Amino acid sequence: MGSKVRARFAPSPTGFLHIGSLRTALYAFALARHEGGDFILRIEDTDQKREVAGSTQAIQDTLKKFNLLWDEIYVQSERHKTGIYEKAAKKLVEEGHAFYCQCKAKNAKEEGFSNVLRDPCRDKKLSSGAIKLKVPENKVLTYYDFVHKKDISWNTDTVYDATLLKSDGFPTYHLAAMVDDLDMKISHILRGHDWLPSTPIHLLVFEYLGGKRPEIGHLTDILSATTGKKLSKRRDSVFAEQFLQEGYLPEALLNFIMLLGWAPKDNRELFTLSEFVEHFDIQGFQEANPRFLQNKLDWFNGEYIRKLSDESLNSKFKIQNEKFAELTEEKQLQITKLVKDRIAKISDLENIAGFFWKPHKVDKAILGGNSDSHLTDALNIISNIDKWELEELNDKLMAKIKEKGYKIGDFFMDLRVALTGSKFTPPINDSIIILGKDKTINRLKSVL
RNA sequence: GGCCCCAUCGUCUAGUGGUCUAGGACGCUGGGUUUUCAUCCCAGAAAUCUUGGGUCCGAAUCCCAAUGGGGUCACCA
Repeated sequence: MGSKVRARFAPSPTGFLHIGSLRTALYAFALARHEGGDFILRIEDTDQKREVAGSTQAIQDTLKKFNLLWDEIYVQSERHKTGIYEKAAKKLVEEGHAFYCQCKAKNAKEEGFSNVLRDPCRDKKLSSGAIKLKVPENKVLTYYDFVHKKDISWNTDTVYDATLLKSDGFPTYHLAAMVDDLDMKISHILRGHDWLPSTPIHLLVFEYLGGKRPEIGHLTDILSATTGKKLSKRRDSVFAEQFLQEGYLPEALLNFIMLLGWAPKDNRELFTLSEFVEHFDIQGFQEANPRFLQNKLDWFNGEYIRKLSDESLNSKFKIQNEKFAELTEEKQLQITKLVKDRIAKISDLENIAGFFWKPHKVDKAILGGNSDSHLTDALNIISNIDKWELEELNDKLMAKIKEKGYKIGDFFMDLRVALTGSKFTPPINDSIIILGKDKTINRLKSVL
């Protein structure tokens, strides 16, 4: 592979890290690290209006949570102060590849589909104003896309005279990113599919700027499972931090995301970050847009939860659930063990084990027909038990069930519902031991 | 509307001209283990490979077109 691989992740600080951006970062990271190359973080903050305070830091914090650590970091607004972008733009004007423009800025979105490709100022020979790209006539522009694994081309007659330097002196993406990619010796540009349509502009800028153009690849869009449209901040939950808060583990989210847009030849699904880096293959990029299916994410998360040690699961519960954290260490660990196989997310703890700390509510309608005798016998045994131990409890309860000829399942179900208010809980006898004698007796009495 | 990308089970995908009456995973259904749920194990249903033309002895795989889906058209990134 000739020169060193250098891949960059270049977010704009306009908010929290999006799930799609996280995936882009992950792929750029793996692309670089697989070859022993560099992963570069570049903050693209050339639009002061859109910048959201604190998001530069927030993006870095989130990246760290996923262990996507960068080797170098650059901030475009800082680089802008050196005049690097302005210099590049002026060079293009001097060489006849760009021109000054003093038209009023416009927003095509607000104006509908304007098909004005050629700017009225391009031949006015102005000497100040914004700087725009002078797109040549009837020229075919081609590049090989390493994600799509094919050549993609445009005729310049469909490319508009894009703005490179705004009238406030700041560069647009079209200039800043290309100048930086060249200057930072980026070997691979990996970016979202939304950039594909403006690639001919970048091809031209690269050509005029000179130097070695990086390889370019456009990732698929992640589609919403419900709408079939690209995930959007307005409609879908898309922020990485949001998922973390809901109780998804970073490793699980990352594992899920990595398979939306990339797949290995052997169809393996479980990858830690370092395994992914090791097995990463640029040929594995997907061309079709995947859908974000939550139940697959849940499956991954369950897998990762089960791989956690009891202790580390326990500490995650403590961070996530205040009431749980107030329990004794011993009880916490006991509950953690019982719950581990039964949850998909950290936040599921409240649903499955909340009865341990919540005042319990029992809907008597879900109790069985024999519940009165079941519960009375249970209350008797539990009140008179000498050793508060699981084995003792099991034996005594089973002996009574045998003696009275109860149906085992019905008996325990009534006990379960009476104590927890739910039909779905961890093993009930284990739960009773954790709950404690007094609470158990009180709950039984209140139902009877 | 112009330009661009895409198209295999519901979903994520394997598949790069014959071994495909299409394999795996999630989900779903049934069964086993189990005092519930879950975990775990086993089995099953589920794709006329979007359609129509080619090329070829032979196509999910190559070409063309249609259809459908997605994206994009700013002095935002």
